[in-house]
Amino acid sequence: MSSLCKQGQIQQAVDLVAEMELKNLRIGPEVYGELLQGCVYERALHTGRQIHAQIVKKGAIFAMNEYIETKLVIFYAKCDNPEASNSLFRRVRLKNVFSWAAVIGLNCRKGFYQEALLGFREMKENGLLPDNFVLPNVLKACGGLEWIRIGKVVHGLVLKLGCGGCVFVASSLVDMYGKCGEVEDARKVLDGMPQRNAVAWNSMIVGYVQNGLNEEAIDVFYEMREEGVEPTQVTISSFLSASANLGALQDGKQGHAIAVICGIEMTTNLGSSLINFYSKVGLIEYAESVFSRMLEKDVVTWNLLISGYAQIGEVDKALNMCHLMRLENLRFDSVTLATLMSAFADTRNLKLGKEGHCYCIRNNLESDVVVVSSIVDMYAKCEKIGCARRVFNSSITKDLILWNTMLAAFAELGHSGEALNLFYQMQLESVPPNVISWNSLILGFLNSGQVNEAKDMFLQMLSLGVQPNLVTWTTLISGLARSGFGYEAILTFQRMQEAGVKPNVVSIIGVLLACINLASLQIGRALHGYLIRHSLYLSIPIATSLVDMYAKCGNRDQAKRVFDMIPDKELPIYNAMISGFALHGQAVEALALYRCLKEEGFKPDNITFTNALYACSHAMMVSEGLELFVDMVSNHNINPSIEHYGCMVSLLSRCGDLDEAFRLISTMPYKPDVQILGSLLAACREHNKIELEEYLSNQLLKLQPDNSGNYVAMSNAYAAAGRWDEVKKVRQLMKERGLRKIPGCSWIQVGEELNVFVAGDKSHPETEEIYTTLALLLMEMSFR
DNA sequence: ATAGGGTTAG
Repeated sequence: MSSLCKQGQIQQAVDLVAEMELKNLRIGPEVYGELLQGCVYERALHTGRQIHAQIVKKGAIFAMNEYIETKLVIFYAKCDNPEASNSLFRRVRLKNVFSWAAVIGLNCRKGFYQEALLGFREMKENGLLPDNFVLPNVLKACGGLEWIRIGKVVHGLVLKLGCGGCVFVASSLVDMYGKCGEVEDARKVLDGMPQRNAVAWNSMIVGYVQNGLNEEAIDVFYEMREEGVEPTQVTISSFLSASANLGALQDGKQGHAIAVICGIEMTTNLGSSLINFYSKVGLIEYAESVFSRMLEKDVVTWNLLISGYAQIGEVDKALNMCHLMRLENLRFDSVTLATLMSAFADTRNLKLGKEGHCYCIRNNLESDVVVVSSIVDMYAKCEKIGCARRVFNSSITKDLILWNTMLAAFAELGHSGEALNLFYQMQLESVPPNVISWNSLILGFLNSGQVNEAKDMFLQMLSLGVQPNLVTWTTLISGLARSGFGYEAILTFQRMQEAGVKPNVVSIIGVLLACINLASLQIGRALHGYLIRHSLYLSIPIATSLVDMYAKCGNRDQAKRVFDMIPDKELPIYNAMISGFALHGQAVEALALYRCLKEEGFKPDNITFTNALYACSHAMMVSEGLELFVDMVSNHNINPSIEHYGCMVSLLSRCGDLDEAFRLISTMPYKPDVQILGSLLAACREHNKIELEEYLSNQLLKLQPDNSGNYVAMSNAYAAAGRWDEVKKVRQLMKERGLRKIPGCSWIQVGEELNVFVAGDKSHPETEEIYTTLALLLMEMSFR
């Protein structure tokens, strides 16, 4: 009977005992104990219950036997039946270490860590000392709750009891410290272990990965190899996770090879880790091949491939995988939807985004904050801020990332007041902001032109001890540059380097933008030199910014040289060069390049058309401009933006065809903005339309410019019309809003402003001041 | 005793 129990043939054992009973043989309590143990091995809940019933029938001598009572508690606990286990346990008079271990272990497995620790306390209060079986569970509970203080007390107890030498206990200590974020203590425990098995090493690797210390995880993996400990699935899985997070191609590939060499079984878990690794390092074909060779796949496996496709913008493939997943009778979970929503956000696909949102509502996935964040972000990126806000408000739980998502949405739009409210609100609701929250808040002010407020927030952030990161610096640099504070942007770039932060692509682009705003060819050249000296690869985004910088700072030849140097051009660099030609009044070259990019197989976008139309406007090429406009609408299906209309209005009014310009304005689906009214006004005096000038002048003053560029356009328009009082008013308004007097001027803008003011009333004090500043600027850039 | 996937900022 004993051997039957141990061999896992519990039913035969039960039958044998029944036969013995029929023959009236004496059966002691220990027999039932063994039967129950057999049920524990096989997790045979049903059989065990029948045995329990027989025990009860045999009366108190059996049912109240300490050994049997303990076995019953253990049996129900191991079969994950907390109700039965707990109620029996409460009735046990003599609670021993074994039954305590079973109950604590059950609570642990069920994730009831607080209950597990309460049990542990009660056990100690009853004078029982924990053993090697209880301690790992207690430590797991501490780790799960991240209760480091209790964890340390238990560590002390481990040492006092002399259990430190047990690999189970020591491994659990490593795991506990890792889960509590104390990786150094985990490492100390690992180093102090006389012998380390795979679990101990694995716990350390996992600890590092879970705390974002991926390099350390990789180092520990190689240490483990040097010690000759065979890796397990857990080892490889976690190692691949670290490699994926770092994009460490060689390490991850080696991990795959080691798994094959060591003959590690390809489980769903391991396969999923491989798919994750390969898709994160951009080898989606490898991920696909692992996927196709996996025999069993679960939701995680499918989600990973879907996420792989989503990350490279292959939304159709991702959706196709979803379809296939459904055919396999697997249900989408919150991870599937969060991944999809993020892809819809990136591709600005409102239609699919809404469908996804509906799916979440129907399937109760909106209870997951991560899903809510992805929905809010999708609506925000699709320019539906109202929907984003409603979804945000309706979420019961709000974590830091959800707050940050909403904050970023307002920041993007420059709704700095709303962003600030949210920033206070989150703190009232006990969610402390992190560096990302601060960055968004600063961006919100910069995007609304409130430069002083942005700088103030940066100082507040520093004084509260929040460390600015690379994004903070680049937000400031490009924000200052865009707001016309080019000089401060460059100073910030220097401060960033002094703070020990190395410039990256985004910061270089930002500081080149600052050169454009200062019209400083000198600093721009210096930066170009810096890039060459540090042998920074001229990536297409940087080359595009360089072309833009040279063109806008007045060196069109150098712009063309950089442009010609780049082998595999993309549309943005063509756009920058076209804009460069347009700025220099070289409409013929601009249009030639436009035809060239079409021949190269590129599809011109709305920016291409804005620049090409701008070129036509400058050169007063009416028929070419109209042709482009028609081409854009009918052949390229581009909805003309207000900028496109602006170029056309400017072109028509410069050519004196104000009637046609007005006709166009009356048909466009936008309210005329500063640029449009400005270009009409600028043309009035030259074409002798005094009444119209009066009317436009009043209309223009009613508009509230939302950025410094529009203020400049407004002041230029008034200047061109010779209306100096209005110029003064606009400049005063700018002063009140803390905006720069000469904001965002490129070389061409400087030239334009200069011409305007030279042609105007030089005796006007405002004019004099501006003239001097401009002249200095022009000298600085060695204007010929 | 240890393991795989998703959301936010320039």
